[in-house]
Amino acid sequence: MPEGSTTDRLTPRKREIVTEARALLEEHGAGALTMRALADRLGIKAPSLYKHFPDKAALELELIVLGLEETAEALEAAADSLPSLMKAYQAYALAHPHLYRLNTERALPREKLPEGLEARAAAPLLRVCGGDVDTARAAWAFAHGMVILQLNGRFPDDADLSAAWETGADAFEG
Amino acid sequence: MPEGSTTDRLTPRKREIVTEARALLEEHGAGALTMRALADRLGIKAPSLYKHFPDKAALELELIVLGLEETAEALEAAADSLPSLMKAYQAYALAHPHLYRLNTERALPREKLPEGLEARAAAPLLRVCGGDVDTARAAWAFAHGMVILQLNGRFPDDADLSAAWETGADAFEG
DNA sequence: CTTGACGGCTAACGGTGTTAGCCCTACGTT
DNA sequence: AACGTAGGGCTAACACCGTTAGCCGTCAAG
Repeated sequence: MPEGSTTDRLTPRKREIVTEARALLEEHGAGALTMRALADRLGIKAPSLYKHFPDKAALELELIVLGLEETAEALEAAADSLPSLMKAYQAYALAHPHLYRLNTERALPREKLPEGLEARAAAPLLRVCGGDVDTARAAWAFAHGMVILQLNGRFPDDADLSAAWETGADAFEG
Repeated sequence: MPEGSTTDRLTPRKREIVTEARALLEEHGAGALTMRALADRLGIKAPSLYKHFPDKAALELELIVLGLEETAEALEAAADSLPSLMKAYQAYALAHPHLYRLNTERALPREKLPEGLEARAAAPLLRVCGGDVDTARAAWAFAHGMVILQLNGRFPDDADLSAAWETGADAFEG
């Protein structure tokens, strides 16, 4: 069996813990993802979590891996065009705002990631850009910027963001 | 005397505190900006800070105001073209990475901001986009995305980001 | 002369991640 | 049958965080 998927990266108990951590994060935000709150949800005490993960960062790393895998899946499932890819990216991010934030706010701990995962997540966009990494990076920056500025309430409340998305998508297609 | 500038928004003592807070933030990052560490730097004890600011968020708000004012100044000083504006934006952000992060990671507390400040910071970009808010927002998202993805180590270490910047600037000029 | 604002202080509280050390259970080996 | 070991819980405690309560000195204005 090939390695890589979260399913076989972790023991069953670890996976249960990550599942509850994710639920806590997605339901109540990063501030609610506490070792004690997580332990509570699992019916155990906080220090017991350290039998499974060396620290909180290791636990969050698994959430980051999950987010990257799901992003990759979402992009792979989208049609092979830049606007379609951007829609898929936006949709996934807005559907999982707290997970998306956790994923993008910190530095990527590349050496601890499953091999090839980052490249896999980047592949669909790169392909649709005809292999032009500069265009792919610029388009990614645009999409991430739109998502994160919206999540952080940086646009005026009455801003028509779909128009801005369209403008950006058009700009990178020419 | 007109209100608005940080200079007359705050009493002298408050300004001293904000100055040290900024130094702490810029020198050692957000994690080092602690009420106790800040008090230490000022030669006082942490609880004394609450004689000047109701809570840490109020202190951070002043740093956000500073960042917005300086961003506005940097953009106003730049030449009246989109690439020039983007260069100025990038330069300011990269010169003050921790301040920039503090400014953009949280939601903007608009009601507590000096009136007109947000609009002032946005004006140069909007003007260079010929008043087209959609293009301005898309270009801003691109620039912010480039900066924050770089700050968060999201691009490969050997990525040629200046090429990506150029690609983006070109895309929004057509 | 007194009052009040200003700006310090200590002690303490609850919450955070984390460590040390103890214990029970289940399983595989001798 | 006895033993050792790994897995997975527990309590107590530590250091640090933001924050509050309450006390005290200084100094200018009435």
